[in-house]
Parts: sequence; structure tokens; C-alpha cells
Amino acid sequence: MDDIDRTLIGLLQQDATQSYATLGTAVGLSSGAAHERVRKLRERGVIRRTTVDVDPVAVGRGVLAYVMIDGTTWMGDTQQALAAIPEIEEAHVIAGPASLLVKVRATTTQDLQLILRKLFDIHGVAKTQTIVALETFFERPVHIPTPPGADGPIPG
Amino acid sequence: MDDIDRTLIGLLQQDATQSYATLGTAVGLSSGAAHERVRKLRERGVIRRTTVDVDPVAVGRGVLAYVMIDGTTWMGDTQQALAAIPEIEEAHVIAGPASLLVKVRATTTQDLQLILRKLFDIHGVAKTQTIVALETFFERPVHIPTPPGADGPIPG
DNA sequence: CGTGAAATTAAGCCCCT
DNA sequence: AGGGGCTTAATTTCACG
Repeated sequence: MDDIDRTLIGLLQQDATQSYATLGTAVGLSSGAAHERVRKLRERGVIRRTTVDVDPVAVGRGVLAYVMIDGTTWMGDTQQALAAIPEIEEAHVIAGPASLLVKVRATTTQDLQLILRKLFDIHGVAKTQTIVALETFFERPVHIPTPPGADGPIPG
Repeated sequence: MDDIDRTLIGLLQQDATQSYATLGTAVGLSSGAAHERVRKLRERGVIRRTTVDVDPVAVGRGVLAYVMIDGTTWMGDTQQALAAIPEIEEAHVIAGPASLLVKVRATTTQDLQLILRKLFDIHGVAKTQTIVALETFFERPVHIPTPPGADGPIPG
């Protein structure tokens, strides 16, 4: 994982449709070398997958909310129960004013209400606090940091 | 935007490297027809871009936090001030216990501290409450809903 | 559907260890 | 000597009009 790899990742985040020849030129390598580097980044799991970024509003998911969930002890299947609700985009165990935080995209506020009801059906869920997003300034990919000095493997 | 389009979007979310021939087969269309549909989805902005999903830990961003920001009136350049901090992945205006919510990925907790300090430097920021994610159950793409009946354009 | 570009693989070379 | 990474080149597949 050197600077060239990081640059390649950044370029692919911006546009994963460009050719390896283009990528190679951008980092001063041949098409083949760029291809090989990207292949290894995928192999190592640094690049998890190539995907498309979809406009939530355009597919009818205009309502964004974060729900903080308070509850008792979590069963082992809490994660599955959350994953079973397709409108939940993220789920995290948190330290702070609650024990779980989930990101929800609903079609309407009525739909959001329905999803909250589903959350309460999960065993252990006692209380929720919902934060509705009124406007999204931006949502963007992970920023690739520049490591201080070394070129070695990054912790993780 | 019909069922075929939605299926195509779902397939591309899973793997945007597959060929149009494969996509076409999956939805019962020719390669060319699938290609044309995807092209239009891009044109309409339903598909914003093709990108790569990067493992945050593998690139040295193992600390995830959400920061709720309380403050006075927001200047027009609040959005720019937030966007200028690369560690901020999302920024939303919210209804609820604060006025802004941002998603932050830091390399270490020390780094997180630094970013919080940067937030306070933004004009209008009075108080922050930080939620640290201890474990992420999952993070996944927007779910494409199946509309009730019609095949018409979706609100948005 | 054909044409041209791009992905992908193979072979050979150089540098660093 | 050996390994890794690069370039070049050949082959196959795919994008796209």
C-alpha cells in the first residue's frame, strides 16, 4: 500500500469506469501494471467491490432518518433482525446516549413510522429516538489518508 | 423506471463489473437493450456514478463517529466549511436534539479529537455531542423499493 | 451485428535483496 | 540466485454505434 495504490483507489472512487490505460497514465504506469495493482487491492479486500451510487430520491427513498435505539441486552440475532429490515442502511453498536444507531431510508414519513414499529418488534428494543434529516449537505466516499512517513502496511 | 430497471440497479449495486451481456441475460434482454437502459439510468441521474467500495479499516480509517452539532444560525458557508474537512463523510441538517449531524471517519481517537477541534473552529458551532461506533453490524447500498402498483415516474 | 477499444493473460527484463 | 514489479505484446471479450 503505497502512494500509487492510494491514488488508484481515489481515482476509482471518483470513476470506476475508466480504463486501466487511463489509470496507468495517471499514476505513471502501464496499463498492465495498473491492472495488476487494482487486482491485488481487490484480492486483499482493500477494494471490497465495484458498485453504483444510486440517488435515493430517484428510487423513492426520499426520507432519511437516524434512529438511536435503547434497550436491554442484545440477543445474538439482533444483527439479523436489523438486517432483515431492508430500509436500514447501516447499523452500529455505539458508545453514547444509546446502545444502537441505525440509518434508515424510507419512502415517506408514514413508511418511517412503519419501520419504527418493526424496530420495536425486535426483542430487547425499549426506546427509540429518531433524528430526521431535513437536508443532506453531502455524502461521499471514505477519504484516503496520507500516512505520516512509512510505506508499510496500515494497522487493520 | 420499471421492474427491469430496478433489477438492473440492484445487480449493478452488487457488482458493477459484470458485462451487459450478463446483465441482459439476468433480466431477459439482449446485451444492447440492457446497455441502453443503464445508459438512460445514468443520464437521468438515477445512477450517479460507478465507484468502488473501500474498506475503511484497510485504508487506516478505523474510527467511526457521529457528531451532533448544536449552534446558532448557520452561515451560507457552513456547508463548505464542513466539506473542507475530508474526514467528514456525511453532513445533514436535522430535526431533533441538535441542528447538524455529521459522520466522521478518523484514523485514531486522537485524530478524532483533532477533527472535533476543527468543528469548533467553524463559525456558529457552539456544542457537539459525539457518538462513537464500537462495532458496525453492516453498511450497505440503498434498498430499491418495489412501488405499490404503477410503473410511472417515482416522486423525486 | 460489426468494428474498434479494452480487459486479461503471458513472456521477458530490470532492480533490489 | 530469487522475488517482485514493470513493460510490451498477443489474445479474447466486450462496449457501443
